[in-house]
Amino acid sequence: MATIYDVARRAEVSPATVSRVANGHANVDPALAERVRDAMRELAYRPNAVARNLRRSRTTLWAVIISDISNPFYTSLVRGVEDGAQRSGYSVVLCNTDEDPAKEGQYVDAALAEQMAGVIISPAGKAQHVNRLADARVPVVVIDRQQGGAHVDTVLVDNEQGAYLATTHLIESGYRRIACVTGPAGVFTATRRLRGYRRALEEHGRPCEEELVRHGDFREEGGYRAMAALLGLRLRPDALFATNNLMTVGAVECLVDSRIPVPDEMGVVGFDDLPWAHLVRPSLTTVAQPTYELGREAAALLTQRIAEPERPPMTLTLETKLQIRDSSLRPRP
Amino acid sequence: MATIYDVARRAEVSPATVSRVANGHANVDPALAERVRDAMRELAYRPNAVARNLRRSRTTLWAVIISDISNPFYTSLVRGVEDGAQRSGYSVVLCNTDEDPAKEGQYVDAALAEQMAGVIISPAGKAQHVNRLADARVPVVVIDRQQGGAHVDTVLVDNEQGAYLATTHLIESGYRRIACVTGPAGVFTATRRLRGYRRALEEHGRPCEEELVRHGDFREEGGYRAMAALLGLRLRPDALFATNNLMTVGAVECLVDSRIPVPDEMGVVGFDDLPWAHLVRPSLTTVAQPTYELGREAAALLTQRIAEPERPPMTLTLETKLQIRDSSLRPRP
DNA sequence: GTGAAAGCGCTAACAG
DNA sequence: CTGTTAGCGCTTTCAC
Repeated sequence: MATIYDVARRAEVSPATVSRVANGHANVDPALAERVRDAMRELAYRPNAVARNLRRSRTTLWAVIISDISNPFYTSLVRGVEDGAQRSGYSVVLCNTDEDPAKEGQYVDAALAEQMAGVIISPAGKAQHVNRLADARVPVVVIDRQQGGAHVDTVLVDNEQGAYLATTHLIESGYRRIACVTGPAGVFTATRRLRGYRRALEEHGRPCEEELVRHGDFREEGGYRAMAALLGLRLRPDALFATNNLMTVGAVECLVDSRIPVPDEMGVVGFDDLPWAHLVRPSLTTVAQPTYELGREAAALLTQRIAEPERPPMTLTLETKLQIRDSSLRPRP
Repeated sequence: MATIYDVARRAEVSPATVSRVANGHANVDPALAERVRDAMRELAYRPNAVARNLRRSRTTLWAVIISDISNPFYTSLVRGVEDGAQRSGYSVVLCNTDEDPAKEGQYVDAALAEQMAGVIISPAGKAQHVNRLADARVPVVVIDRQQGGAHVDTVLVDNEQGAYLATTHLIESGYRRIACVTGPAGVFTATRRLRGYRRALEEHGRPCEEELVRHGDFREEGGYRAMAALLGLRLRPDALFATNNLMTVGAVECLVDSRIPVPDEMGVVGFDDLPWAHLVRPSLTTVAQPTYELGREAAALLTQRIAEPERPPMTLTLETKLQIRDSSLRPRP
C-alpha cells in the first residue's frame, strides 16, 4: 500500500500538503493540489485509517451491543442504527451477547480498547458495564431497556402503555380470563409490560390472578412451555397476552399442537410485531414497536452526544401501536 | 486513559515488559509480572487497540458486506459469520449495500482504509470491487453469489439443485402449469434457480412456457406484482415457484387478496425458508438453505485464508433441503 | 501557502 | 530476562 510519503515524493510536495489535500483542510495552491491528486490516483493511494485514528485519537466506529441479531426486533433496530450511522460517517460493529453478561463485558472491553467513537447498547447485565463506558467518557446510548443507576441517553418505547392497550383490547373483545406470559424477572421490558397488563385488568375491575401470570425466557420455547402450563390449569384462560415476539410464536405453536382454535377459544395478542404477522392464520394482533425508528433515534442521539459531550442525558420514549388483526377477535355469541 | 508508559512507570519496569505481560509473550520474571499486573489493575489500563493495530499493521475486524440485514436470509448468515469470527478473535462490521454498487464500493474503500483483516461479501456489483480487495491482498470470501472473473474463496448453496427439487416436487404433486418468479436478470442466484426450474420441466417432458417466467426484484413487492401478472394470463398457472423468501411472501399476499385458495388452486414453493413458514396457513413449502452454516463456513474459510494467504482459492457448495409443508400439496380429485 | 518535525501508543528487533 | 529504541502512517502545530 502506498503511504502519504510515497504520494508526497511523487507530487514533489511535503506529506503535510498531501494530508491537507486528502482532508480538504486549509488552502492549498490549486496547481499543487492537482499534482497531489494525480499522484494519489496514480498510486491508488488510500489513507490508512488506523494511523489517522491513532493520531486523532478517535475512530469512526460504533459498537452496537444487543442480545441477538436473529430476533427481528433487533434486526430492524440495527438496520435503523446502521442507516443513521452511515449518514453521520460512522460504521457499525455488531455484537451479539445472547443475554450473557460476560460476553457483554468482553464487548464493552473491546469497544474501549478499539477506542470506539460510541456505543449503542441494549444491556443484558447490570449497570456496571454501561458505567465502565460512561466513566471512560465513551458516548453511550442505552436502547430498549432502561438501566437504573446509569445516567445516560436512553431510547425506549412506552412498554407499559403498549401492554395496557393490548390487555384492554382483549378485555373489550369479551375475553374473561386473560393470561400473561412475560419475560425473565428483573428484565426491564418484562417488568414494564407486566405492569401495563396488571393496570389494565385493575382499571377494568378484574383483579389479576397470579396463576395466570407466567415468566418465560423471551424465546420461542418459553412461550410454548408457558402456554402449555396455562392449558393445564383447572380454570383455563381464554386469552393470552405474550410480552415478546418469539414467545408469541411459541404460544401459537402450542395452541396449534393442542388444536385450540384461535381466536375462538383463545385470544392472542403479542408484544412486538413479527415480520409476517399478517400472513400467519389467524393473523396475529400485536403491539407494534417502531423498531427501525428506535435505531434511528439512538443513532441521532449518539451523534449529538459525540458532538456535545456535556449535554445532560435525555430519555426518548416512542409510542407503540396496537395492530389489531384476527387473533384477538372473539366471535360474539 | 492510562498508557503503557504510565503502567511501566508505576511498576518500575520498561514499557516493553508491560507489553510482554499484556500479550503473554516471552518469559517475564514472575515477580515483575505480578508488579505489572498490579499496576495495570490500579490504573485500569486497557491497551489501545488502535496503536497496536498500527504497529502490527493488522486489525481484528472483518467487514461483512451484504445487501440487507433485514432479509432473514442475511440475518441468519450474519449471525453465523459473527459466531465464527468471535471464535477466531475477530469482530464484525456490518455493511448494508441495498444492492447499490456505489454503496458497495464505499464499503470496500472503507474496508481497505481501515485495514480490515478480512472481508466477507455477497456482491451486488461487478467483480471489480472484489478484485480491488484481492489486489490489495485483503483476504476475501464471496458468499451466496458467485462472481465470474474473481478468483477467490466462495461459499454457495446448490441453487440449481434446490430449484430442480422444488419444481420436480410441484410436478409430482400434480400441478400442470408451473410458473416461476425469479430475481433480476444477471444476478447469479436468480439465474441458477431459473436454470434448475427449466431443467426440471424439461426432464419431465414439459417444455418451459416463457410467459410463465417472470423476473422480480427479490422483494415483497416484486413477488406481488409478478403473481398479479400471472393471474391475469388467459391460461393461468396452477402453481408457482418463487426464487426467494420475500417474493414468496409477496406472491402469497397477492393470492390472499385475490382469494385464490392455496394449495387447491395454486401450489406454492418458495426458495429460502422464512422464519415462521410453518406458522403461515397454509404452511409454506420452501427450499431451506443452511443460512447459519453458510455464514459459519465463510468465517472458517476466511480464518484459513488469513492464516495461509497463498492457499489456492476454493468453492464450497452446501446442499439445500426441500421442506415440504402444506402449500404444495394438491388435493387429488 | 508550505514544509519540518514531533508525536499518537504500541510492539519487536536488538543489545546487554 | 529486561531495557532501549526505532518506527507503524498520519496529522498538526509551529516556523518560515
